[in-house]
Amino acid sequence: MTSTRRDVFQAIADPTRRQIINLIAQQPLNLNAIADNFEVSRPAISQHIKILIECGLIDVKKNGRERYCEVRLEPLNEVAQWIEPYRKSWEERFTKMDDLLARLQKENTSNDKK
Amino acid sequence: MTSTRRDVFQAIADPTRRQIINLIAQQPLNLNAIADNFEVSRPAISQHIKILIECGLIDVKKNGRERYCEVRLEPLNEVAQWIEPYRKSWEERFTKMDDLLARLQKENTSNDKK
DNA sequence: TATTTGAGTAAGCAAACGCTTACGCATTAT
DNA sequence: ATAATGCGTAAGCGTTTGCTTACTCAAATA
Repeated sequence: MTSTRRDVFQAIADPTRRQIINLIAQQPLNLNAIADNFEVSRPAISQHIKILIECGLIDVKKNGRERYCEVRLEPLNEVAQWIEPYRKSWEERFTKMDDLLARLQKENTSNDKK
Repeated sequence: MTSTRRDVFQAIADPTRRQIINLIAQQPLNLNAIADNFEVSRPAISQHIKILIECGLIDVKKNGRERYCEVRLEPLNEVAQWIEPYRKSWEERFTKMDDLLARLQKENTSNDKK
């Protein structure tokens, strides 16, 4: 049901967008309040937020003419799942890769070329 | 010594680069062997690999005229650390065990004082 | 009612991206 | 010595990104 049209990896690639997420993870804010925290213009922030909405990282609650932006972290799960198998291997340098490899082989079936 | 000039978030934003990492995480491969797994041209893969090298995700071992690309996962730590604080909150949202998790969370944070 | 405020969006633009082909240059093979 | 191989990189090109200013409109305020 999570309709994530836009790639979340690409959404969080921009440092400003990550900061927006950091910001509203603490509390929902309306657009102008968010924009006040950055040096770029309000429309620029509006466009960033649009992207974050499109990939499901932000949910907007309308209140009169204000739009409160609330963070929705579930899409980050895709990123976490991609990193997860690798995590142990960089945390424990001399760990054997058996576990990792087993998991990767499952993932890699989606890696075939057309 | 991890010189990470290039932003790792931006490096993994490209799906082809993520696939390259998936691929050589299993075993180091030379450039042509990597390129065989993709439909884009060899130079395109070469450019992707250059980016991955620049952000420290790939290490190259020269062997004659071949360059074996080996994955280096440490830079992913930056991504994992950014996601980590959010992880619990989206996992909580999916369960009805908020209270229990909150307690477990406290126990965990008392373990690592980082 | 008239004005201010919050916010979406269009248009335009420079820079970055991702890809291609073409070339160059070692290293290996014949 | 000559040819083939592995690979890096330059040049060019269309697309995408991130930003700006300018406009619009609805909601709140005077």
